Amino acid sequence: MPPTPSTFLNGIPELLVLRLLRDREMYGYELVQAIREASADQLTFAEGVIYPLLHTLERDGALSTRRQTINGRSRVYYSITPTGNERLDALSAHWRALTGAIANILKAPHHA
Amino acid sequence: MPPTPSTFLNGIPELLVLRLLRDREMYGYELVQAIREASADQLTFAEGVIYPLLHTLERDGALSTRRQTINGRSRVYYSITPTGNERLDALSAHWRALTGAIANILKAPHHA
DNA sequence: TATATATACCTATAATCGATAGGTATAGAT
DNA sequence: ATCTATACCTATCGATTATAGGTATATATA
Repeated sequence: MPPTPSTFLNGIPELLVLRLLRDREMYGYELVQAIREASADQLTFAEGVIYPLLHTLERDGALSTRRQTINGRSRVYYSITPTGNERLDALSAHWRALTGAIANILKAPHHA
Repeated sequence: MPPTPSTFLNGIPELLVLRLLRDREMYGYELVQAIREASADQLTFAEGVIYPLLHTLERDGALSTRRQTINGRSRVYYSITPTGNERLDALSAHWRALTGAIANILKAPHHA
């Protein structure tokens, strides 16, 4: 049986959302596409993943929101907060440590 | 709230077990410690994670087993099968593609 | 001798989180 | 008039790691 669709993806939506919002504020629908485009279609998280995540991050104080109506459509813009930046730094460091350790194991010819 | 203990770890136990067994056969208890040691304590998966995983991989034909009693203690040695090697190759390729895409996004100054 | 630790196996349950499949509503294109 | 794109939302499923148990033998220690 094949690997499940979410293999290796635990925590990735949060990492990417925080990373993208570090550059500029974005709204949910925009983030869904930005992740897909920034990864050349290698990573596609649907709205059912991103929206609940944004709500949780806002509830945790990592993001703040601003509502705006454009062309009759309502948008919710998300901005990263200082708390969110700290979280991004922590997640990034954790990510680098883990991927570094795993890369070592994958490429090592032997494991003393 | 802090990241959960399993952040970024989905699929990693399977990847590492297959990778370690590619070098030589090992038994479950040995694998638990080998993963911890090979990662310099950065990755620690308890027996409650590794044993059920080994059973699943064996059931899927990715691993084969050999029972042996040593010093009055019973061991179950696991060896990787051709199916398991194919699975390892697929997982490794998937892992490299994902981590590559994520590394790009993390380090990019802007996302056109 | 008795006890604690290490070895070696196992399972059951909880908690998290991505995947999927819905649903509402407006704008614009066919 | 219909379909697609935009833009938001929630509910439920499934897979997987985390945790906490449980059994049993060998060995080291008090």
